[in-house]
Amino acid sequence: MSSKEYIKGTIKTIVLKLLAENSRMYGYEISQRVAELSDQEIKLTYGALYPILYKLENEGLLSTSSEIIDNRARKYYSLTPKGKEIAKEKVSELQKFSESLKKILMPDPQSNLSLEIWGV
Amino acid sequence: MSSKEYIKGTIKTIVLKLLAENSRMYGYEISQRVAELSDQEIKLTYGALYPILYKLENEGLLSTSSEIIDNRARKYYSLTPKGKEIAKEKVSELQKFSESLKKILMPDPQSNLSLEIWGV
DNA sequence: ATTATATATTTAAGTAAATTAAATATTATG
DNA sequence: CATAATATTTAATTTACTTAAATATATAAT
Repeated sequence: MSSKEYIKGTIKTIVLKLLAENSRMYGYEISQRVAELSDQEIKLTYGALYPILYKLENEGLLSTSSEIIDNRARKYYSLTPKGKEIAKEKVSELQKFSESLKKILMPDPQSNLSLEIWGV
Repeated sequence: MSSKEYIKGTIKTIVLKLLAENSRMYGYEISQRVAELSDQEIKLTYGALYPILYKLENEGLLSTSSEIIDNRARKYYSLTPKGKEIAKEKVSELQKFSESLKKILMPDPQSNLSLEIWGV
């Protein structure tokens, strides 16, 4: 992925967003879902994902329940009421940031960069 | 700014993008322009901006020329040919990332979050 | 049999990137 | 005279992420 450097700061919000739409998910599942939704563009590394899950649990935003599925341990995460609140805030903030970024990255019709795009 | 945490990783690309559209800019000007273009949403701190400018210069992506304007030192930065290439790449990568992010953040029509938005 | 791939979690060490904050200096405004 | 605005520099700290290795089971391929 070339997008690797841009994920910084967004992982927590992405996790909260997915959990806002799925009553419970486990770490591995979250990572797969992000890859799927982004057409393999965005991949959460486990070294980043799991520590964030623990942190969110410690902050009271997530609750967990461990189960054994097919002899394998699986730890499900769910949003707490507080987590639902924060998820809404964070997602809306990130959407706003994304819009602002778009304004900056929009091709300026005066520039050489955008003239090239139009083949001029 | 609430968007503070999301800027991580994007500053270098933002700087390259502005310099791709303006033949020369100085640090302070870049910071003001970003704030202006983003309606004050995105603010580059100087502690982040200037070290990135030095780094880009060291990597051969920027060239500089210092001038004294109104008795104040001012250091102009311009893209080198290599800088122009990299700017194109980086901007396109960030746009791609932004699109992927949008897919993930898009309200899932099945979710409680989006039902709430629609007042259901 | 055994090798590889997929599932699933944990965590330590190292690095990179940004925040915060202070220093410096001039001009313009109230 | 104080404050705000312009303009750059840089050190100390903090945070966040990458890389990598460890652990364990199931399934598919050779």
